[in-house]
Amino acid sequence: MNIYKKIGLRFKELREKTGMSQDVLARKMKLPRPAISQIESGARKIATDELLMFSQIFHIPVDDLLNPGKEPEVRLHEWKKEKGTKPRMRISVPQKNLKKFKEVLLYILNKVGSKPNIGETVIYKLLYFIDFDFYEKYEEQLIGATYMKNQYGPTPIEFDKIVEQMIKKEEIEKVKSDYFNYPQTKYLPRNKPDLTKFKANEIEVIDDVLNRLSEMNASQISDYSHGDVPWLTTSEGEVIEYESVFYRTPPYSVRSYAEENG
DNA sequence: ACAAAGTGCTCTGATCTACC
DNA sequence: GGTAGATCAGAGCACTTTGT
Repeated sequence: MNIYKKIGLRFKELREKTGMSQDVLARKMKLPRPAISQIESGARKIATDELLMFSQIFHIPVDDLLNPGKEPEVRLHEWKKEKGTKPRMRISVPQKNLKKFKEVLLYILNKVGSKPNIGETVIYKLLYFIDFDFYEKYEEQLIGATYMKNQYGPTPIEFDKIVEQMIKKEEIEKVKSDYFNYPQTKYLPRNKPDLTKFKANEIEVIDDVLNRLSEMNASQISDYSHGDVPWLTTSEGEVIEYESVFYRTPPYSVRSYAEENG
C-alpha cells in the first residue's frame, strides 16, 4: 500500500468518526467534493497546504497524520457535542493576562508609538506577532490575547476594553489624525512601562517584532500578516488559534526546530 | 563549427467536471 | 460516495537561433 493510500484511509477514518460528510469537509478545505473521495482512496496526492488544513480542522498534528502506526489524538466527542464550533485545543489556551497587555502596549507606544505609521491597525498586528512569535518560541503565553480574523488582519478582541480603561486612568491618550489622507487612530503613552514586569526573553521577542515590522504601514503589515499560517488556516470571523504557529513556514517562523532536533 | 540558450511540440500525469 | 472523460500544467525532447 502506498503512502497516499495510507494517509487517505486515515483521513477517511477520522472524517467518519466525526460524522462529517465529504461534502462538508470539502467546503471547509475549499476543494471540490470528489477531491476528498480521491484523497481518501489514494487516487489523488494531497498537497502540503491541504495536509496543514486537514490537521487544523481536526486538531491533529501533521506528524500523527503521516504516522500510520500512531493512534490519532482527536477530541471526537467534543466535535459532535459542540456542532459548528471547534474542539478544544490540544495545548492549553493561554489565559488572558490583562496587566501584561497594558504593559506591552505601553512598551510599544513608548518605543514606536510616535512614528507616523504606527496607528491602531499596525498596533493590532504588532501585538499579534508578539503573542504568536512568543508562543511559537517558548510554548508559553506572553499576553495571551484572543485574536479574531477580520478583513484587515488579526484583531485582538480585548483591545477596545483595555484601551478604554487605560484612557480613563490617563495612562494613554487617543489621538485622531490622518496618515497620507487616510484617517488614523494613534495612541500616545502618558506613562512608562514597568520593565520589572517583563522577563528577558519577552523583551527580546517584543524588540525583535518591533525591529522587523514597526517600519511598515497599515496596509503593508496587513498584507504581511495574511501570509502567516495561523491566519491562512482560520476562517473569517473566527478566533486564530495559538497552536497553529507550530505549522508556520519561513519567513514567519521564529523557532529554530533544527537546533532542537540535532 | 560548436556550445549554449530559446522555442515549440508532444506526451504524461494530476486534477476537475459531470454524471451515475 | 465513486468514477469516466475532459482539461490543464509540466517535463522531455527536437529543432532553431545566437554568440564565440
